[in-house]
Amino acid sequence: MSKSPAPVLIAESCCPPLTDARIPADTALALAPAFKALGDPVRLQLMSMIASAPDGEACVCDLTPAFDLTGPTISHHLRTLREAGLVTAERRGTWVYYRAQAGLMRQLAGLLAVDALVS
Amino acid sequence: MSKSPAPVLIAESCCPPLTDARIPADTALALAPAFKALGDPVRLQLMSMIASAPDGEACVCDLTPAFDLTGPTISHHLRTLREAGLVTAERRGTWVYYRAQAGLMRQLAGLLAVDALVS
DNA sequence: CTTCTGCTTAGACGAGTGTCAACCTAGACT
DNA sequence: AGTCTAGGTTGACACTCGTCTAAGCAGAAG
Repeated sequence: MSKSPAPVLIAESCCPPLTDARIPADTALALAPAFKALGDPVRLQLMSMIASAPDGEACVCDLTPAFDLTGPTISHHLRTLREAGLVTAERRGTWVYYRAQAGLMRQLAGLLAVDALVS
Repeated sequence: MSKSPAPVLIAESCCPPLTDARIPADTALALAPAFKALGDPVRLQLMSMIASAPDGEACVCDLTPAFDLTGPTISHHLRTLREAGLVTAERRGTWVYYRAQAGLMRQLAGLLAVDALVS
């Protein structure tokens, strides 16, 4: 657990919207994996279930049965989200709990922000 | 041009944040392709260049030389963005101009929004 | 009409991805 | 010790993706 490759986190100062300035290649390279991780319906749902969980964390034992997929497959998707820096995992006794990383989510949301005026 | 498969657009009413409610499978299925399209560094930069262009549109002739890739490859990435519903293309004379679709961008940003209070 | 330029399409190839069955590890409990 | 359960890991498979070269198409300009 927690031996993910430590996704290159962008300077914590959050990102100017895509619409405001051209993204530097480095930033694109660092953030694309997070978008990529969200680019699968199963992972998008997993992310949603984790982020919206009552106490901010969800047990794998609750996530797995929600899909028509085998355990290993869900585990694989969770690992992808972990390696993208979107969630963290913590084992407590028998169960493993996943928690969303709000910082990165905010960073992505900030990138996509569009000034309502322009549109 | 414009013969893209018309990405299933979610009801225009925008999305409750991921953190608020569990995403329905249909919504995840419809929105995942957009995230997937942004999940490549080249496309993320292309999207940024288009969205931040002076008049809201960018000419392919300006986009292509910004990368160390062949024309067809850039064209392929632009098609992916088009089919994801993130941009639209318009030919004017010799050149083709791409424009960002603010609606979908806002939808994605809304999904990732995190209430500052919680976190 | 012919030619040139800007962009897209078609086909091919190696690399990556989603899925599964089989196996393995970590804790809890006898 | 042994056993059970929750998850993760491995290895395999078909499929998709990013990239290229080569060919095609649409306007503009001879």
